Amino acid sequence: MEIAPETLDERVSRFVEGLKGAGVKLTPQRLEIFREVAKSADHPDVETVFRGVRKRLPSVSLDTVYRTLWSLIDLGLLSTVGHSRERVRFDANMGSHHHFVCEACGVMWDFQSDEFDRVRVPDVVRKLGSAQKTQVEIRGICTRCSGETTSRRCASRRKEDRWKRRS
Amino acid sequence: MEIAPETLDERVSRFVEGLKGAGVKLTPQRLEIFREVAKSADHPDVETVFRGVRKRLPSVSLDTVYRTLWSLIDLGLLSTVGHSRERVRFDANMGSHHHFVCEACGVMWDFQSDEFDRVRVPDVVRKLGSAQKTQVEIRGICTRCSGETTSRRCASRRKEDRWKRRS
DNA sequence: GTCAATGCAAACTCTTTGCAATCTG
DNA sequence: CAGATTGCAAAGAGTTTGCATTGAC
Repeated sequence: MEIAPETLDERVSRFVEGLKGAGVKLTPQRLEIFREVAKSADHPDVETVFRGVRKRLPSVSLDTVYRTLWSLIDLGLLSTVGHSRERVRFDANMGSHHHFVCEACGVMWDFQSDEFDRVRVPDVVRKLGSAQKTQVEIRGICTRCSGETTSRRCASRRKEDRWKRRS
Repeated sequence: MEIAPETLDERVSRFVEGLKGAGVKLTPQRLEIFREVAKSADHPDVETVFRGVRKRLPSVSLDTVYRTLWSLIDLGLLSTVGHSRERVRFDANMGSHHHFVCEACGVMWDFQSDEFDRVRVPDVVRKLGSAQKTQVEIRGICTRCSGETTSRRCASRRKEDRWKRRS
């Protein structure tokens, strides 16, 4: 589950430089929270990060973990896996398909692609387990949002609202 | 945003058959909730489904929407987009990579694949918008979980726990 | 020393559950 | 008619926020 020590060191130095570059303070909490995410090959959730950090920093609070994770993401030093802060969405298309997601308005379209479907499961993955389903997600900006940069950008604003609700 | 009428009809009949086959009652709520998901090309979240259904069934309650969506998923008549009921997870690997996720224990491994990276963005998607990031997610069962079907299946059980927490 | 960052506790939102009334097959 | 399903209201999780205190630069 743990990552190679040299990779971790590399990540940590990039992190320290990243904070410095952004003029953000390097606190023990931030360092440990980052290390907790960076050291695992799996991708921890908030609770897991909290438990891990608390082993070394028993006084750390859960809300600091939340705040720190989101701000490191804003700084581009971490990312979320999958759909970030978005809500669960439902899909009635039970056939094989892929998704295009607009980062601005959150709209999500299905698409099919023989080219992607033809790629066979890499050997590295075969070693990890048996694959059942392969799904591609392409993220970008939809034509509607990129065309709205001038006057009303109602669709783009929709994203801000969604984030505001939680941050 | 809406799907072709014939596709919707087809989905609805498969849904009705699906319920019948499973010996589950067809209530107006279930039908409308399913239709609300099935009719949109985008993928609605709980709140959106609720608002849509309420237009035709003003007395529907939010908890029925939740219960119905999850049970339709259990019946295999709907699916969730992305990471279903799982929590947000964090990733310190800021380079381009893809994910293998174990459906049983939830473990998630990074992998790289030139083959996937070489596939160019399909034309259908270019029409939808500008692509920024392409990420492949392969779901399956990891070797650890598939090897544990006999005695202790601690890793597999971990998933049940996670689901129990919410259902 | 200054201003950002933290910890605490309370507030909020989203989601789930218990139970009586209702409706489907 | 019997048992599943619904609506209501209240409980439960997870997440966020306000504010006084602490700590990094």
